[in-house]
Amino acid sequence: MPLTADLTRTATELRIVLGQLVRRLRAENALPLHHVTVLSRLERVGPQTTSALAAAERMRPQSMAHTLGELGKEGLVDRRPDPIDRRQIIVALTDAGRELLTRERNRREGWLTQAIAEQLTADERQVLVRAVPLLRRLVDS
Amino acid sequence: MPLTADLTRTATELRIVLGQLVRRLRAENALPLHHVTVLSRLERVGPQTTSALAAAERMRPQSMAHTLGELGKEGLVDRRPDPIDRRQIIVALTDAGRELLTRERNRREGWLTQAIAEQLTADERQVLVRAVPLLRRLVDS
DNA sequence: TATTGTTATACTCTATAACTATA
DNA sequence: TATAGTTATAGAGTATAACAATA
Repeated sequence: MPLTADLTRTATELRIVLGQLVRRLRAENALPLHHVTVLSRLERVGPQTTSALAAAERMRPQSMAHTLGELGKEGLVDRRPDPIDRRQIIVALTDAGRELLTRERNRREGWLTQAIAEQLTADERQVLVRAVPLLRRLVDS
Repeated sequence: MPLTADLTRTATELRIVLGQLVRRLRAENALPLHHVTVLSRLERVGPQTTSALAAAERMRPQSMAHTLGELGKEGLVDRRPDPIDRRQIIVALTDAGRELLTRERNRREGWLTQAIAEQLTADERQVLVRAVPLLRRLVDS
């Protein structure tokens, strides 16, 4: 019984601090947060279909299509049909997208990286590193 | 040098999983997430001014006023001027708000609490418990 | 004049429903 | 018919600017 009570409290505190972190990240802005998310995934994993991107972000394909539409209009991604199955659209970073991502990373992700470096001790950073895959497991549950 | 690279990677992974968690929380919905946030703070801390609520959530007072307007229209919070300084508005939970919060907690926060209970070992839960105040420190930095 | 709060407006982010095109 | 994608629409969530009221 006290276990459950503690867990509920942890859940509440986690939810609250998540919201605050997202707002903080947005404030350290320049680019919309979901744009950076998609661009950086394309950089790490390479060209992807709309569906694959949506699944990776746990987002509806329609939402991802909308985001990709915005990125395409800005010339940051390039979309072309898969030559084999022309229903599928392969999304890839353009040079402009790659450049922007690099510049942007030095700002926004810069803030979070810097905060982790400056505000936490080495031991505390280890706690954070171990916590991230646990959060991922919660998302996937 | 490898330290900074690792930190950047941790920051990126953290940002990504944050977004996913927020979407998941929203999906386990019923109530808008920011409504729950404000209601549960009022329950924990008691009646508050608009400014105090905004500061606590690291949000603009205007945004908080907007949220409070919605909550007020739904009869979940009660707003009345401070008798001493009538510029200040004291916001308090109504009975309806308190009831709704209890019902809601059994759903949404229910999901997160349950996921923490079922998906994590006792040791892993401890990592999470220790990580939350670290995240808070990052927000405040 | 300074502080507290609100309203108007717009932008970010995501979802549902309805549609098109290819398989 | 099933699958991949998009468009239209709406709602959640937050910010900036302009304003009103009280101190």
